[in-house]
Amino acid sequence: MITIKDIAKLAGVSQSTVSKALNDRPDVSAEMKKKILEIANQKKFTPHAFGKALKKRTSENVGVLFCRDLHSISGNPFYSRVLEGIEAELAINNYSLVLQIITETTRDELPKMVRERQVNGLIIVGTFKDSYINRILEEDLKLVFIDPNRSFDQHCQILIDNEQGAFQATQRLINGGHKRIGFISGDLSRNSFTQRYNGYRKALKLAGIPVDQSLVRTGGLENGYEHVKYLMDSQKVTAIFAANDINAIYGYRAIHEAGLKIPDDVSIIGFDDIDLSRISTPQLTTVRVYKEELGSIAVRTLLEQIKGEADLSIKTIVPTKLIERDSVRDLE
Amino acid sequence: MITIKDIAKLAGVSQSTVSKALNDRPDVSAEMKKKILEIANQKKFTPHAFGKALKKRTSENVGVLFCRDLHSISGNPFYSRVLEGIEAELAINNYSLVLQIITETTRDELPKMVRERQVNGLIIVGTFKDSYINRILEEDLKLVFIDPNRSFDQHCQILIDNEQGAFQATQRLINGGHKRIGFISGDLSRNSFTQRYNGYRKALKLAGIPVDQSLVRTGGLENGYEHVKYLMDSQKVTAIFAANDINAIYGYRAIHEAGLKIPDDVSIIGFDDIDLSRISTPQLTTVRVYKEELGSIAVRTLLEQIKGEADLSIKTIVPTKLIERDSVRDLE
DNA sequence: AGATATCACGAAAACGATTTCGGATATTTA
DNA sequence: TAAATATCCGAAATCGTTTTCGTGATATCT
Repeated sequence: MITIKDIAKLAGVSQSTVSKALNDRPDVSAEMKKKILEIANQKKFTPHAFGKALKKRTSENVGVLFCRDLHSISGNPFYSRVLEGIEAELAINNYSLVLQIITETTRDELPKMVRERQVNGLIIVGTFKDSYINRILEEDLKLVFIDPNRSFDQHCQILIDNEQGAFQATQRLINGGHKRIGFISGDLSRNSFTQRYNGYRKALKLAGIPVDQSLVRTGGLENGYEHVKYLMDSQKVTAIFAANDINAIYGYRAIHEAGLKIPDDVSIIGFDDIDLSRISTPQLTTVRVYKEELGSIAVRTLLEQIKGEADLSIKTIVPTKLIERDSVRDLE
Repeated sequence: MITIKDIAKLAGVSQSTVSKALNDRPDVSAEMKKKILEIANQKKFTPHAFGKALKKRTSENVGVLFCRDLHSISGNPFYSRVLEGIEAELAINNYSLVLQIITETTRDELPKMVRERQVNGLIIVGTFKDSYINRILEEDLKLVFIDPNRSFDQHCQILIDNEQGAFQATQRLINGGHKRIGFISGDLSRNSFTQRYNGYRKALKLAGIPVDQSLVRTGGLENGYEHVKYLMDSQKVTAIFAANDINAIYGYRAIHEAGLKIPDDVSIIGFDDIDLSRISTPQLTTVRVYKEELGSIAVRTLLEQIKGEADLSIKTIVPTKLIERDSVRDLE
């Protein structure tokens, strides 16, 4: 392995000088700097991450923490996009990404990467056990939360504009002449779902349409089929707003089984805009969440924090956008 | 931060002794070992990864390399499962995962994590530019390839039993009485697709059915819709074998638009068994690839290699399984 | 010309761990 | 009893960097 010492020998100088040259410090002459850089380039020298990190007492990698819900796929296509966003932004900033995925059964101990001080910052994506989060909060560590399930006073959070997105989606249906609009979602213990539910209600209220609880079906993880089946059986809705795409697509089947067509008989709007929504037939009108953006913004916020330019307790709310496809029909 | 020195002070011994105790070395008495471990536990001490790695000249983390195809989603739901499998197996073995996703436009230089010697092994997932792979091969590094696009003599590879899976799928259609069976896939430059194509042809030949090139549509990335549309227009097939699920589901739309129903009018089998195949209507019969297994096997192979117990150039072929759902109907 | 400031560089310590080797004590063997 | 051996522990070197501080040499200012 080639070290700074080798470069020093080749350049006929001390390792201090090499280090200074490589780090572009002032107290090394221009020609010496040039000479050293040339040799380093030629030998394709890159400083050893561990030596550097050990001395500088800070590494150039951040941790990313996911919680895999063993029994559910609903988070998967969403979060893998967020991960891509994170990775891309980290790469731009010359940081490395160390990934850990915990499950619900994981003990409430610090993630290995922070116990061992491999990372100097952590991006926490999605919903975790409270006890687990609390354990992490005890530590003195730079944190950024993406789409967390609760609020934090002293830590940055990247949030989705759930209420506004749901509001617009519902309003879109209302503007299309729909009055009996169902709402389905996973369990409302998830913050995102509650917020989307609120947006739904807000739009109804604004239009003077009373919120009919019999049109609201929530709970479970991927019960979109059952929820929509119920709504179809009750025959009271002309449109459905689903708080996530997966449930919406599951709902497709219930609608088909009821002998109805989308969007001719039933209109439906989803939320998230996962790839699936473009692949399915008909293509799903949905509220796009800029997942890669969530990731890249999180990275930028974290890096600012690491550099010390942080305004802690900043909440960034990322807007959503209604993407019109083929699952909505206006009533005459 | 708490270091080994602090533990030493608390225990009234030298750091050498602490290190030995923590690593369960022989030359430290039982009671001293116990005492030190107690203190370490109480203080929740974990050795600093960088100090340890620097001295031992080897880290406990492996790199994972993906190549993101910017214009395609087809790999995504597949590879994110592989990633989960990798992560889980690494966690079991107390390794950390450092992730890097390159794009096709990335320069042919070593990944940062290997340049900086952060990882002592690399798992390379999927298809990359040849020039990029070649750059990596120059390095003296433990490698494992998952589903690569070409073969390697001196490196372990984890492969999918593509031909056998395709063979069984096609045979299933043949046994169902189908004789005019279309084949669609992405570009055959991808090894996996070619192998699946071979399996398809093998099954046909075994059944004495000539391979009709007009029923074979390949190319593009996600042209399932166009491919199937072509097959529908020619009205010559009663069944389709799609070399990947995404294309199969895209094909659904073409079938519907032709006014036909699945499986009543057209049977279709996919490949991969991504989540989407269960969500779509009707649920897609497909060839399951054990994606998490691919990941965990890769990890085990790599760790053996790192421990030096490696038989290089081992190829592990992971079997597939036909999952029967609702997209196939037997002809009378 | 002498004092002072500036510039370039090197020696050495430090980061947090592991490991080698030698020393002190206790135990066994001749 | 003396010697050989085993057991337990510590001092110090080391891994590859960065950084502080000191030291000459040169330039700049009275």
